[in-house]
Amino acid sequence: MTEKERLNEAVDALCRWYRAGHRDLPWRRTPTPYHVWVSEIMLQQTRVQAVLPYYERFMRALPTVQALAEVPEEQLMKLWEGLGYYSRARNLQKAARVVCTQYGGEMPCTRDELLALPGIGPYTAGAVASIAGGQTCPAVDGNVLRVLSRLFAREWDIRAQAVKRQAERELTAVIPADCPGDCNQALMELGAMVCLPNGAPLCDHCPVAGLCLAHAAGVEQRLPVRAPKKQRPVENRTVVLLWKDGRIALRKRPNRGLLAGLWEFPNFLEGEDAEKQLGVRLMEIRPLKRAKHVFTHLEWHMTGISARTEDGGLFTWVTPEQLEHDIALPSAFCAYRAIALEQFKL
DNA sequence: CAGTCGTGGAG
DNA sequence: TCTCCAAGACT
Repeated sequence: MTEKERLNEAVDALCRWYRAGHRDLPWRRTPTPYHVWVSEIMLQQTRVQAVLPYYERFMRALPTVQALAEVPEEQLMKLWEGLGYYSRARNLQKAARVVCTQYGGEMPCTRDELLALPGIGPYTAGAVASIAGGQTCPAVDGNVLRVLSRLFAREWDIRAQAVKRQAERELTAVIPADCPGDCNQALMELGAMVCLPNGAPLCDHCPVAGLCLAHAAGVEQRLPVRAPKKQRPVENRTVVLLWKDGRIALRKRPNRGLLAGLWEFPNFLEGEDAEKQLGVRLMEIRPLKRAKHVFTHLEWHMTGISARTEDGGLFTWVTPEQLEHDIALPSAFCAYRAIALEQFKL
């Protein structure tokens, strides 16, 4: 059996398996281009379970492309708060504005048109075009690469871009024209529910176990292969809860880079002089507990201080109510936000 | 290509 | 506590 024949049979069986039953997810109920698009952006590098409450809230607040195009940035970021990779939200709105100006508010449905929109890459373009547009094109994500790695018992490095492009080429040749969306979702559903990562595939429940070369060879637990990770550098930072007249100091992060454009408590590399860094005189300085936050490529080991000042500095002074309900604060600071809200109650 | 860009749940 | 890493895109 050639690899193409194997893939063809697998895709066929997976489509039948998917149609026979799959998870009831909110974006699958009314798979409009807008619904599929927003869900796919949220799902990038993010688990379904984490996305669910965000998706429901987002669609209640912004039910149309027009609403997304026009929503104030602060409100948009508050809707995204805690989901991470915040440029996804900014690109979502940029793209919505393009859709409103270039497409009369109607989401495009072809892969090429979608690829031209900010934040939409090969995977998302393929997913929206096939699921909402019925276009015969692949949508290759981590699930699909894992499934293919095992089906063919390939030891390719699934982080390599060339591998992803090869998978797209191979799938393009076998995606059924009458149900491309089901086919792509079937591959992902299998990866999410059966062909699990971390060496724990449920081959007993797999509809294509009989076609799987890794299963036949008994090597499914050690596939797929990934390039080795590199270790994260650590930054030691001091986070400051700075109070003045019942309000607390915040500042806006730069528009590029880590946590771009989000709010933060004033903070600086440990060892620097606090008054010099903040540009204000501090009174009643008290130490706070330590906290750690792990980013993908960086770790913050934080220690905190609380203090009072009578100077203005270059900060935005907000009430605890605003801090809780209006300000989009990244999760990295959530331990100190909790402390701030607690301090205010006292 | 390789680095950047978040978060939280599971084991 | 520690490690892994999820429906990726951008530079």
